[in-house]
Formats: sequence, structure tokens, C-alpha cells
Amino acid sequence: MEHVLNSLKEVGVQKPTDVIIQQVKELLMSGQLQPGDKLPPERKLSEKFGVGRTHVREAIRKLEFYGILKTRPQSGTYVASIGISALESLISDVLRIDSYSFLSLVETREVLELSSVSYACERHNNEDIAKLETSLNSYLEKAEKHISAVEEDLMFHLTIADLGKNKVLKSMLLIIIPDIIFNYNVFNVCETVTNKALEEHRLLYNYIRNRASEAAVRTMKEHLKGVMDFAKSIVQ
Amino acid sequence: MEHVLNSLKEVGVQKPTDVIIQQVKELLMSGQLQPGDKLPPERKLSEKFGVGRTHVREAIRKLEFYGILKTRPQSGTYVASIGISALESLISDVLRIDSYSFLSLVETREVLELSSVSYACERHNNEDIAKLETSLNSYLEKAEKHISAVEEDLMFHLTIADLGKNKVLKSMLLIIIPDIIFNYNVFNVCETVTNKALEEHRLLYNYIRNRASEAAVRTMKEHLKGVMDFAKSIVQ
DNA sequence: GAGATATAATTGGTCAACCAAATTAAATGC
DNA sequence: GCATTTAATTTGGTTGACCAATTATATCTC
Repeated sequence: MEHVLNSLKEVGVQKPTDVIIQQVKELLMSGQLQPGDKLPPERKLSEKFGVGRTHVREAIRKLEFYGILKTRPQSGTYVASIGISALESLISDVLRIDSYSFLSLVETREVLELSSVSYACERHNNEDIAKLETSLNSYLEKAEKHISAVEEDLMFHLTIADLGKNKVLKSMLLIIIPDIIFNYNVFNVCETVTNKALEEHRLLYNYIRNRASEAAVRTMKEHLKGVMDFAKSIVQ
Repeated sequence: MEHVLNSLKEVGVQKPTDVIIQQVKELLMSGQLQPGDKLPPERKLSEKFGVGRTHVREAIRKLEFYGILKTRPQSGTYVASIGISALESLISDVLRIDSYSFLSLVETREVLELSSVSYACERHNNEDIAKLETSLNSYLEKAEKHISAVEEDLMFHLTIADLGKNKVLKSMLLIIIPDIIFNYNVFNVCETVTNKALEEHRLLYNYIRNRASEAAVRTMKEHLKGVMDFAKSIVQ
């Protein structure tokens, strides 16, 4: 019951920074702010939103990190030319609009993960394998004690993406997976540490290590089957 | 000669924030900081590094964003409990935020487009086919006159994604494709309206209409081969 | 009136002081 | 001696003032 309260709280008591980010995003998506445009000065924004300048700055810093804004000292903050780096914000924003079905999310995850693991088999080096092993172990360590290992699970999949040497693919997964986990939890079907999942992680590690691409892809597909079936089942 | 000066400058005049990140990174890699450990308070750090607390905070914010640190108000900042090797890889990413390689972009596009066209074959209805035909025609109209039809080209691909009924996939393509086109143009290899591309669009339309999934996927792959080869060629 | 120069206003960056929550230490009661 | 309560301290969060670079405006020169 605890986690329900937590998730509610997170939605309800939104941090000022996130509110600003949300507002700026809306300005961007509605087209009121075009790439290259200059943002109102921090002081005006803080006044407008009725919040301290610190929060405005933090929001700008975060958006800058995503590559959405560029700030030039003593001049102003500008909207960057939209690139792949804008992915995160745009997607995560769009996802909350709810018009995207959970199935779409899961499907897309499958597409990305299968490619990711395939690239990983093809491109990893010895150093990478060490990283993957560490990641696997920190997952197993918790999972074998039946402790929730959501973060470690996520990290394992991202490490696979790392091995694939494709950052775009990785950043897309980075966005999609947490969203899936969130939605999955909402439906109270959270069973991240089944024996099946545990064994599949081990298998994935071995297959990738031996560059057994086909087997790895097959295992990954099976690994995602649970979520996929669930997603299909809730489609009206 | 210009870029040499720039890169030297970047190394020499490193921002205080980046210096801190570097230091924290070394603490992590030397094992002096283990996952779960508590970081020295911000004031101590700023004193130690001889830099304002603002910069320390910014560095922490950045590392927190990457999931390396967790900060609990009025308590302290802690090293997140994920594998140390994962930390290494993530931290190294922090310092070179710069661009995703063009190849990554193109690869990801291929992954998305192939899935997209496959879903399209499977899920479209008659109404959809009409839309796709309209889209194809407005492309052909321009292309046959050898007028640049970048927008129409893009729209055709997005329509295919529409037919696939997966909005997440579509929105990802929506973000990736313009970025590719931009990069492609930068290298002056703009030849969007070759006869080959023209014919491939026609083929794609027909295959999708007849639900010839395999043929459609094959054609799409061939269609993207040009960009893919170019991307591979510019990788040193 | 046009261009150059000096001045004022604007703006992001930085800093030091202060706040409230959390932690720790001390005091209290039994 | 132990548990509970209370006070003091530590800590991240926040604020407002100040700084230096930039930009806009006014002034001056010809």
C-alpha cells in the first residue's frame, strides 16, 4: 500500500522546477517558442511563475542538459535547434498525455531492445563484458534475496545498450523503460524478481558474451513476453 | 587552426562544475566512495575544492540527474546503489555530452522504420491506404519534376508509421528523421529525388497495400541503404 | 543625418546569509 | 540503566543582493 501513497504524492506535490519545465515545454510544443527564439529573462520568468529565480535557473539547467535550451551569459537563454537531444523531454511529455497506449510503449521497447541486444553481440569487447557482468551481479545479488531490483534491472538493460555502441538507441530506451515500469507498477502486476526473469538475465549475459546473436535476441523476446502479453491483455 | 584553439580553451578553462564532477568521479573509481556512502556536505566540498557552494550543487545536480547520486534533503548526498562499473561508464558520459554519432542516428532510424513498415502491413485498413496514396502522390508530384521534396518524403514515412498504429514509434521517427536530413544536407550529399528513391516509394506503397510484409521490409532496408552506407563511410 | 563613442539598463553568474527539516547529543524521568 | 523527550547541531534548500559581460540607449562629433 505504501507505494501507492508515494506515487500519488509525487504527482500531487510537484516540485516548482518541474512546473516550470512543464510550462516551457508547452510553450515549445504549442509553437509559441521557435528554435532560435530568446526566452524571457530569468527574473521575469520567476516573477511570472511566482517562484524563486533559483528554481527557474534549475529548470533551465535541466532543459539545457537535454539540449533544448542554450544559455549565453549576460545575453539570454535561447531555444536550441531541435535535435535528437530533445528526445527525452518531448517524448516523456507526450507520454503523459495518455493518448499513447501502453501497448505502443511495450512494442517500441521490444523493437529497441531486440536491436540493442543484437548490436551488443556484434560490437562488445572484453572490457564491456566485465561491465555487463558487474551489472548482472548487482542485479542477481538483490534478486536472489527476492528484494525488488527494479533499478538494477533497468541498469542491466541499459548496459546492454551500451555494448551496442549506439547512443541514440540507448537514450530512447532510457526514456521508454522507466515509463513502462511505472505503468506496470500502477497495474499492480509488479513481479520483477521471478525465477524466470532471473534466469533470463543470466542467459542474456552468456549469449551476448559468446556473440550468440540469434539466441540472445530470442531470449530477450521471451524476456519481454510477460510485459507484452500483459499489454495486449489490457487493450480494449 | 580555429578548432585547435577552441579545444585547448575548453580543456584549459574548465568550468568549476566539471572539475568537481571529475574529482567525485575519481573518488568513486578509486573506491574511496562506495555505493550507499554518504558524500561530505556541500559546504565541506566547496571549501575543499576552493569553489563556491553553487558550483558544488550544480555538479551534484548533474550527477544526480544521471542517477549516480541521490540527495536527501536535510540529510546528505549519497552514492546511488548501482554497480560501480555502471557508474564509471555513466560518469564518462557526463563529461562528453556531445553529439550522438550520425551512424547511431541512421541505425536507429533503420530499426524504427523496419518495424514501422512491418506494423503498417499488418494493421492498416482501407482508409489508411487512401491516406498513404495521397501522401505518395504529393511526393511524386514534386519528385518527378526533380524538385526537392524533403518534406513530402518525410511525410510519406510518417504516414507509414501512422498505419502501424504505434504512436510511440511514430513520434520517435518524427524526431529522428529531421535530424538525419539536416545532417545529410550538411555533408552536401543531398540527392533526395533520385529515380531509385522514387521507385522505392512506389514499391513501398504497393507492398504495404498488399500486406506483403517481407517485401516491404526488404524494400525499406534498400531504401535506407544509401544513407546507411554514407553514415558508415564517414566513420573513421 | 550617419557613425562613433560613452553611458545606462539588462541579464546570466556568483556569493553569503538565512530557513526548515533531519540528525545527533544531551537531558529528563522512571 | 534504559527509554523518552528536548535542545543543539548539521545539512540541503532558498532567498536576495551583488558582479561582470552584454546589449540597448543616449550623447557627441563631424
